[in-house]
Amino acid sequence: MKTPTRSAKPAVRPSALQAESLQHTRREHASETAEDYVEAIADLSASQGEARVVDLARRLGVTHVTVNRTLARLQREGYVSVRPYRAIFLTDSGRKLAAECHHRHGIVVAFLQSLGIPEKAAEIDAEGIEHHVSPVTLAAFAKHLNR
Amino acid sequence: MKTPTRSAKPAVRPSALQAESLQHTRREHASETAEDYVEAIADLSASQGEARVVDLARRLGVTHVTVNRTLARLQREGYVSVRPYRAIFLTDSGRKLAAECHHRHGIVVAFLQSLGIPEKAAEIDAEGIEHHVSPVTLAAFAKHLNR
DNA sequence: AATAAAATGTAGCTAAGGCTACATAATGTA
DNA sequence: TACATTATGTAGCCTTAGCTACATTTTATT
Ligand SMILES: [Mn+2]
Ligand SMILES: [Mn+2]
Ligand SMILES: [Mn+2]
Ligand SMILES: [Mn+2]
Repeated sequence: MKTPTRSAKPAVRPSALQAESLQHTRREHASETAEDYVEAIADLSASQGEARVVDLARRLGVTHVTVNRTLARLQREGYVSVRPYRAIFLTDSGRKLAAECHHRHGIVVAFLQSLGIPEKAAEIDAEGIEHHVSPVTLAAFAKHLNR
Repeated sequence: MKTPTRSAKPAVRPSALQAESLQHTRREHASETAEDYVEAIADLSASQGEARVVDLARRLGVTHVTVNRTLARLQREGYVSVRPYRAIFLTDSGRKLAAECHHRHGIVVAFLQSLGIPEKAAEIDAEGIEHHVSPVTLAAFAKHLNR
């Protein structure tokens, strides 16, 4: 098996910490879809008056089939309220999540731009980065902005 | 249907850009597992002399079953070479990817720490953020570091 | 009102990536 | 060497999240 445990020089990163970090990241991935959806629904509701399946599909870059199935899950999880052939509405919990994500998204984009990254690149990177920014890191980004 | 197209005020973010960003992020998620695996394999090979399935499982925070199936995919994709009951080896392509990821990981962690984020939090956030940092953003992080 | 078009829904497929339970191989120890 | 332990492998399950093809409902246009 090869188990140096004590004899070998310590691993670059302790396994326990990396395992913890990776599990943390996987948990974030699980909520990532929900976050992007509620944010898009809030955006569309504000700009178009209502959010429809086709609009979401276009906005999210997936087919309407994928949107439908995901909405069913989000309803099950209490973020949205969906009725057949009707517009999609956020629940209180969904609205709250959307507001948090919108706020965080804005800070991440502004922070990247403040480092000299062009808007489009900042927007693209932020879309992935945002979901892995902890409150501590978000605060550091915000602080760096009003400096 | 509700199709204001021209009449309504422009969406907060253009749908096309957001769709593009989200598709980009989904593509990054697809390579994320490969990146974390080859990095862990390189680390273990360096510190332990070889990388075994159990070590990877502990390091990655998953069961050995998950490791096994993922290794089969990574072999199919040409990143590792695996033989039953033997240690796991990186191919040239795997070693190259591992080096890139290791380099990027280090910069992201150092950058977060330079903003005052404590080491453990920096390590946790970096594990998720790293996969969404484009070359442009990585360069900006590095530049900010040697300032 | 009839018809055409668009939106929405559903059936069923794929792949990744988790898991438990169990089987087999390799290794360490009495 | 025999036996126990550890490591590895495999069968089969689940969920998420993508898709195409097709059915149904709603909406827009004659
Ligand atoms: Mn996002
Ligand atoms: Mn976002
Ligand atoms: Mn990672
Ligand atoms: Mn890493």
